[in-house]
Amino acid sequence: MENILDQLNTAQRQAVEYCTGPSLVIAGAGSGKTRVLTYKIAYLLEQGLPPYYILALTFTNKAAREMKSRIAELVGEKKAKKLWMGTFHHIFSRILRGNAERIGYDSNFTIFDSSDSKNLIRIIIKEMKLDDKQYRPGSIQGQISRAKNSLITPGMYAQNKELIEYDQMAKHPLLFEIYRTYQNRLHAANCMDFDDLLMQTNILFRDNEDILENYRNQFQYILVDEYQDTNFSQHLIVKQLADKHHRICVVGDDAQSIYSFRGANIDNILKFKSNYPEAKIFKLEQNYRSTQNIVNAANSLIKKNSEQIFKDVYSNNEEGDKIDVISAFSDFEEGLIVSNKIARLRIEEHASFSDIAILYRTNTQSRIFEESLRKNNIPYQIYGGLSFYQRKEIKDVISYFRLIVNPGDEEAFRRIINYPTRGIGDTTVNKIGLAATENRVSLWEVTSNPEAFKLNINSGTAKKLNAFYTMMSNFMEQNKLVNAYELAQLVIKESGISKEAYDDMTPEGMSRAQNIQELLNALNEFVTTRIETGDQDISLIDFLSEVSLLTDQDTENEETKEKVTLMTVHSAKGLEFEHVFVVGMEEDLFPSAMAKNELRGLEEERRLFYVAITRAKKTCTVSYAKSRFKNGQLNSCRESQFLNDIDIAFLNIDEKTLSNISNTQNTDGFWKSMERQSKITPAQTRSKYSPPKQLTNISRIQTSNSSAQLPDEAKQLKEGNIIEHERFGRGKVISIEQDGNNKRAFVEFESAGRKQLLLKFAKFNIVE
DNA sequence: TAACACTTGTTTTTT
DNA sequence: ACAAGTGTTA
Repeated sequence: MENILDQLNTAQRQAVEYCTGPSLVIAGAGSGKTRVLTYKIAYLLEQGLPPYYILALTFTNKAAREMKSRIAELVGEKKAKKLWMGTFHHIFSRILRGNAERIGYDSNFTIFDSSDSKNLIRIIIKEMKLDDKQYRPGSIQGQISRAKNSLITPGMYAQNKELIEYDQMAKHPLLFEIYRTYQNRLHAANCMDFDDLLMQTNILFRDNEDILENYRNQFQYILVDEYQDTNFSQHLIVKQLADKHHRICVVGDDAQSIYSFRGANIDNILKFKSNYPEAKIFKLEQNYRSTQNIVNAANSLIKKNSEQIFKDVYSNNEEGDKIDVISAFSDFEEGLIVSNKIARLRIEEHASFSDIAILYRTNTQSRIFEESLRKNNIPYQIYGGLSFYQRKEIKDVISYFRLIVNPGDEEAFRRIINYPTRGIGDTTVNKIGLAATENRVSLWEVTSNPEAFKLNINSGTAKKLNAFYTMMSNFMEQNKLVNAYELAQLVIKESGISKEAYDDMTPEGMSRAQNIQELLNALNEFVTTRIETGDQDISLIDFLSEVSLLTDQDTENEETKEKVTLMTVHSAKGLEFEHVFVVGMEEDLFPSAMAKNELRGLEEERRLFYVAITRAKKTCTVSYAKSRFKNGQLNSCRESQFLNDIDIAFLNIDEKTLSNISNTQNTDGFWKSMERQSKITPAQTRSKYSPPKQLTNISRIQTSNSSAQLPDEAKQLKEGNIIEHERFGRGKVISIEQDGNNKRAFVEFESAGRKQLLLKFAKFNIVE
């Protein structure tokens, strides 16, 4: 332990060693925040505090996982495993499941993701016969979410004059009614949305002093990462748990608070001291990540914000290059310039592609860089877009699981009642829905006994409905007997999903089939690893409660080697790269047009830019385009005001690029040829076929060489080929056999041993 | 009821 | 430019 503390600087060490009271660690970008957290936990363990007395809360599963493995390195796997460490949602869903009946839920409640919520809200708006132009499901959902995160229950909402007045002004006076109905429906269905996991925890603690007391006693020390991003609901949970012993350490950086749109309240960190007057404040100000120029540039930018905790972030690293500012004629040219510069970095600086990141404000901007990188044969990976569990086919299968576990789950029911199509259409579902509302029972209960609810359906429909009921009942019975993997196989087969999915020979269909296969693999892995570690929780509910809280942020980066990273600035928080490109620095894009109305919004955008710049270790390049396609239309743009916020002393404005472009009088021809090219290449890249994603990487990585995984590639496979498989790695093809309609390859893998691959589905590249 | 064409909105970020 | 939602037709 002595030598562990020796690895810290004075400020870090002080923050680690102070454990007797509340502390706030203000951690500047790149100042070793995670290091302090992990060492502090290791230190607590070394001091003799048992791991299950420690509660450590993070925002992403990834952060929790990484911290856990680092702690395991310091104190051993056994102790690390017993820590209560995870995301807010994860930890408190676990606590809720254990105490659900105390707040009127069943412990097998299922979790709505945001699209489930939105669907339900849409249905309610329709049922109330409201105009969905005035009551836009998306914005209603946002407001309900904000209310929940502020711990305003439907009852409180209806009583709150200010909110009601606001809603009247905003021309949706019945929002409180929608909120009430929504919450009733969720409850009746025994479902919780993301916000419920926090709000219901607060309700649980509020109404059950004994439970709160229990956890207060258990969690002897509480740590919270990214405290600047907590909302009121999270803040209150933490505060209540720490209220007695005050042994709490929160870590964060007010300058990196970028989630207010989700209810995060920067005041939580700014006012920590008033909650705990005796709190000690530690400031980590030495940046170990970036060059002096980058740190200084970022400092000069963030100084333009009004409210912040004073800190003096500095770097003792080399001075480094100034930040390059590049102006491009069009978004297309911006892509070209950036990928050319990346190619040069590789050749001249011997940079690895994996050391390079392109960061943008919105996900849509990724496309143009995909094209230009592809043209330059630069491998890349995109984080963003649809996550594995959001894919339609996966959500459909998961919905079966959800309904089996929790027959009340309305969304799950609606998704699968006619999937695969079994002749039960909207008309019938609406009738069921009506009967359910009238009789205050679930859709499932109506289905179980249509006559009892006087369902007006013909005998054919009744028969189909009964077949569905019988099938699902059988699954529910089996669920008591077999593990998650076995049940999933049964479900896929009996429901007709496998027939539907595997018979579809279109590329899209095959991609779907493979995704379903990946889900099965994941289930298999889930069950086997749990059995190996002696964990008996291997039924469907255990799997569900784990995957419902996974997000695309939780990607395990096994495949990061030699690929340029493309992601939004938001998802880049906490990461670092040698070379960073911040692109699309244009007014109304970054800062976003929506955020500009309020000062708070603009300042948050500025912090977002601050986060972007401070990801860079060695070089940072910012670029903007003078014109850009937006919603299919060409718009002209001007450079972001944020560029003027950075002290010019730290910038290197690329005169050559500027003059080149302004001197190009024949830009028309230049432009048109660009446009033509941009229309040819994407045709292939934008086909509806999306390559199946690998579940083990939790999915949302799209790789540039994915087109090589089309079946055509598989057809060329010969005996003796060396292939690179996404899961099994490198291996040699021993033989290829025709098996009915399918071709199989037997492959000897270097590390994974001998496997047979179904060529129709296998994901690999031929190496030689 | 299902498949298809048409219309509409969406675009800030995501646990 | 695209996807999702809606309406029309068979």
